[in-house]
Amino acid sequence: MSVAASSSAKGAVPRDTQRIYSIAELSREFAITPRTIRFYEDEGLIKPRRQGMTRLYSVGDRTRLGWILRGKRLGFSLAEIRELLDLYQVDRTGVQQLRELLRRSQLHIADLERKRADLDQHINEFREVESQVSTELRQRGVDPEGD
Amino acid sequence: MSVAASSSAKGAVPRDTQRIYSIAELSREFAITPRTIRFYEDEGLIKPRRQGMTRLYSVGDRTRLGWILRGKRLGFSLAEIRELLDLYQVDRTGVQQLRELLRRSQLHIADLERKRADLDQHINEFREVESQVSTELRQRGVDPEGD
DNA sequence: GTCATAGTTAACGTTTACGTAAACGTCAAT
DNA sequence: ATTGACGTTTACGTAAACGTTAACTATGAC
Repeated sequence: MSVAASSSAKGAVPRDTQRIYSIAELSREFAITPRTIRFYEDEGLIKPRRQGMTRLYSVGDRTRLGWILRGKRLGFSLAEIRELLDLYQVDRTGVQQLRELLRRSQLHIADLERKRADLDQHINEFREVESQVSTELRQRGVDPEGD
Repeated sequence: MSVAASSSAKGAVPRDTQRIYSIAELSREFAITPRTIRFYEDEGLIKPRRQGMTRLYSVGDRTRLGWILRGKRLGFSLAEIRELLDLYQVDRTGVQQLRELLRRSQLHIADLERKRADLDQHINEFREVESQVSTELRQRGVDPEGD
């Protein structure tokens, strides 16, 4: 089960595994332009089937696209995202490959945890601002919740 | 106490509040080039004192720079970071200003929490890969910890 | 004095991540 | 048969975030 194709975790109903999507459909769903999706293909991030010239996206392609966009939201470049995706398509038969995969996964996890520490700190600072401002407003007899 | 100048939280010793830094010093400490620091100044993100032409950075400037870089690591654009920084320099005397500050803080916090949910999900996926690969290696009689 | 070191501005170059036409094919509906 | 909605490729444009020279200045060491 690859990272970018695990929608049958147990609760996420795969509705119709055979379902295919048009580029317009996906661009609407994810609120991006078709241009962006084609660009990701040029960059080797997704490889939809073709029916003649027209691109046909599978459920897996859709999941993969969602994964890419989440990576973007987290601040990863497309190059980094490609690396991460590639990471899980490598041959997992050999012990050497498995060790390498494990090593790189651990490195990536460490990186992510640093990022989470940053994020938590950032959030806490803003929470503090929020509470201070709320307090200040209450002291002035204003209800912070009102409009 | 502004967001980008709170290093005396209680434990973080302000060493020398009067300390000043050169651009080279800061670029070394944060592992960025002087060009980057000057660029941030052009973009209005930091405003160091000048002694003639030479820039002199205060402890506050240094803290602020660190804050900017953390923002970058979290995937914010410089424009967004500037907005966030500006947010805390606005006049906090009027009730109207305070309400607006509160509102925007809450919006930002909500955004950050979405990001954290993304990040947690991302981390969990990679942890699962890690554990699966470890298991696979053990089944093959290999110690995942060894070199 | 001049040499090295560290600072400056100015301006053009580069990479990333798309946007924006232009010019065309396909098919269903009017 | 043409209009419209959707798809395609090719290619140039652009904003963001710096990198990279170039040319100059100031300062302390020798």
